Amino acid sequence: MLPKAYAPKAVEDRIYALWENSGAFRADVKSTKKPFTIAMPPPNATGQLHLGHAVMLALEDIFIRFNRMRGKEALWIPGTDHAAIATESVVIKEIQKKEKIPDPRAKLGREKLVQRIAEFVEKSRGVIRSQVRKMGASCDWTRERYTMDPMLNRCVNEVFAKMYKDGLIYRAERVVNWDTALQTTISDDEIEYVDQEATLYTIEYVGAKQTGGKPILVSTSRPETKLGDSALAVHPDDERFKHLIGKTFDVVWPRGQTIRVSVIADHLIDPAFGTGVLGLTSFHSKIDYEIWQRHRTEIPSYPLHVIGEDGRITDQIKGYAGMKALEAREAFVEDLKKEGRIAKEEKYVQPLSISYRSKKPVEPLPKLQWFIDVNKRVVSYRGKQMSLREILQHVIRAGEIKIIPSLFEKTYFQWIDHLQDWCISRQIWWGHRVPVYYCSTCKNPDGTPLELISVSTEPYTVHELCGSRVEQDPDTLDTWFSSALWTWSTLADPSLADDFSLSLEEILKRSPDFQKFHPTQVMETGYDILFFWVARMILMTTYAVGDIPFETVYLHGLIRTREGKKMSKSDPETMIDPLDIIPKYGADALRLSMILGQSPGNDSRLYEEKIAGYRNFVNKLWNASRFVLMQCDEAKIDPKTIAKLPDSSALALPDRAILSRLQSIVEKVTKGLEEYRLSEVGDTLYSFVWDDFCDWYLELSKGNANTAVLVHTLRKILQLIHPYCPFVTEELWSHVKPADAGLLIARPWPETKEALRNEESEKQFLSLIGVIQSIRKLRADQGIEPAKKLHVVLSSKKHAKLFEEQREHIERMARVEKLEITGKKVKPANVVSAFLPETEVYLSLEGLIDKAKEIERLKKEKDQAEKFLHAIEAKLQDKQFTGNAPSKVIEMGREKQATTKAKLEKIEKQLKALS
RNA sequence: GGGUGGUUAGCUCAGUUGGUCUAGAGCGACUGGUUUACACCCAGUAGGUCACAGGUUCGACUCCUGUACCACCCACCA
Repeated sequence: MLPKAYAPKAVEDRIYALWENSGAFRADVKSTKKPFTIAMPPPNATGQLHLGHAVMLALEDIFIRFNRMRGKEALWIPGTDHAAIATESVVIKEIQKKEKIPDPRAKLGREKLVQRIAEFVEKSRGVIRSQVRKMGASCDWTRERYTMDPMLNRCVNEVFAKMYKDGLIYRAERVVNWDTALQTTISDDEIEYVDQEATLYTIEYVGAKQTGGKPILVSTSRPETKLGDSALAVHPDDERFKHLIGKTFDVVWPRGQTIRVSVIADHLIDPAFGTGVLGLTSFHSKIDYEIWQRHRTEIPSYPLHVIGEDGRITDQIKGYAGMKALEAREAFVEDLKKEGRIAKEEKYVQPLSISYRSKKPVEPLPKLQWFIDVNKRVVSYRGKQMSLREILQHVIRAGEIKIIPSLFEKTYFQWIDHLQDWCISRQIWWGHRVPVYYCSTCKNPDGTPLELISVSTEPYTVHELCGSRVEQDPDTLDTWFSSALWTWSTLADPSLADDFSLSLEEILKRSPDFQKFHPTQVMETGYDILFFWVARMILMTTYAVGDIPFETVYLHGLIRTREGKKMSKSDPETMIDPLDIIPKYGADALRLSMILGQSPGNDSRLYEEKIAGYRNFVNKLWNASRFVLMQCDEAKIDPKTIAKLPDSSALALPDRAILSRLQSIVEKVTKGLEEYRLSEVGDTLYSFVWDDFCDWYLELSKGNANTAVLVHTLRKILQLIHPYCPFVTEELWSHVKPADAGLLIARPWPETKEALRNEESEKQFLSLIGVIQSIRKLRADQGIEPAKKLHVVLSSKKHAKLFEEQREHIERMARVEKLEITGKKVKPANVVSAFLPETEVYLSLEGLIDKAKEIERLKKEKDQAEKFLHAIEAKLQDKQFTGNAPSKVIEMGREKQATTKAKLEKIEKQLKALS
């Protein structure tokens, strides 16, 4: 016998082991079944499983389990990401704190530090693995991958080499986003903007004496950067400054810094902003750098580097060198004030760029970096020459990839429109090292060291042509470069990683998994990494493999706190840790609470009561199964032996009705899951189980259960809910499954049986329910205690026979002692009444009726009915309506009119009788 | 500055191409109930002019326009 309440803790780990040992998670590459593949978004190898992962795992597990049961060869590849910057900074901080080493990079050196990080990651990955299991994720652990695996590393190198050869990867000096805290560049997408109150200073840049007229004023929010200017820019048509264009001035700043600036004209300058003159800070602003590049020949003096990588003023700047940028700003402004050169100070709100990683301000600095060109039209995709940007647009426009919810397509296109070349090199040590080597003697025509590419992981030290030493580029690649290959680098045969005689194309050709399982079917992830990751997978995969990485993108929303705030580590009170929840409520309940009542792309709130609510549902399912088993025991029938349903003519009404209803549910659930409408399907199952199955069917079955139908229906329910609640359903399945059936996870998906559909029975069932409900309601309205037995008269021409057949049910469920059923009109006195379509219900209590209460209730009901009738009649009399509305709608209106009219008449009659 | 989404019962949210919606669910509230599947339960009740203002339509929670408030994303006005 099953225990009274479901205890997930006692079940889940055992069931998971059962699944895993059964081989059910493993996909067979030789199978002839159609593939269904998901590449699991790899959690960062640093951390702990959080709700973001939990919702991802729950959704993907539902997709996978459903498709596995439907007969697809389902493959779900798990893995972890080395998470370059995030991991390196975590480990460095740990070393700083625990070992009191202020600069671990300097102290340990590259090799040792990388070793330390690798050790840390190895530990962390083990934690992640066990946490993924706790959620019930049915992924193929035999194919687990890690972004730093040799094969994945090989893929990174191969793609880099290919792009380099195609001229899509290039090295150039550009103003990039420099994270002064982490000492590395970051990409444009890794920048966040925070509104900040700033001061716009208007500085007297060039005195009136020098111009021979008015002084030149410049507005800036970063005065300190002006210390290294080499030009002033104005709009070419700005009459105020036309006479200055082409002139050169010497500017002496406080503390002795002297610069020579030339006045240039550029269309980008907005004459209306500030003074209309821009101090061109070439090295500390992307736009200034661009303008400088355009006008370099007109600007004789070379701009200065004002701020260094450490965020301090460089020693090129007299008087302020060594100060932090902000300190220098204050000092400089103070000095200018003393000289009377601050003409204006205005407060305004300015978006400040901060690093997504370190949350510290980003310093734009000119640096020699590696970039991916998104505009060069050298990529052949589906037989057409396109740029990477164009392919990104094409695959969505052409419908090769579908995004759910579709409104994110708009965001996606907008992002592409703004897309600039992607800076892929990072100045950190943890990650895939740029596979470029520089020859110490050979030079390019422009004098830069000769670049040599090597995809091999073996040491490459000597240039084979000249015999000189070669040195590898010290930088590593953006994490997203390797994760962009994830859908297919994980499918490449790992045993080929060291065979350098093979090209990437050949490797893929010889990788059975890739041939069978790529492209993948769904990419499911949070909308917050649509640009970081999803778009980049599309970009890199279409380029490298010539095909899409996935057919459908399903984006889930963020899980927020009860108050709608983001959960954050810094505020542990608000955090819900899946690992606390699972032992308490079970993984199934957690899964339901994150999926039901949500829609893709929208954030949702999660809190304990919600989870408890779904725990209750899981428990309900548990107890319904207990009930079924008890019925079977009574009948001395083993549920495991029940194989066939009796002929439908031999079935009672509730049996026919529930079987019929089940068919619609199977159909609805199947279709809904095919279309990724998980929340809706979940709700459907929830109410089918609780309302239809438990509250009505099981209750009606008490005492006269048809065990075959009970067991059949329960089995189907367990199958249908299994993708949502794998643990509890698998456990229950073991008690009710057919004798020859294996695990539920491997069970085929239920199919609809048209022969079991029976609309008439469902309608009759509803009439029966209606009668029981209305008797219960009358009793409650009258305040009659439940123990009190009732005398009820049912009058229904249409249903008299039906009610007679179901007499026992009505008597028991509504607690009726004396039940009269008649097909004739009746005129009982001293009763309370309810009027259903085709049926009148009278409850008599011999003088106990509270007349006033009943009259009041009837009047209220009459009011309502009258209002409704008026509305409907007005509609039906409106020729516009009858002329335009479809006949179905009109017919429905007529029906409603008739039933309401009939009801109203009865209410009136009853009112008269009472008064 | 550009864009997107939201605004439906006290709370959290569903509502599929406009008409079986006289707008639903869960939680909470209230009334009553220990009838051996389940108190992690059962029976029942109350509670909404679907943010606001216009428009389209025979008909709008659903489509269009505008307003307000709340989120979010993007952005090289120094």
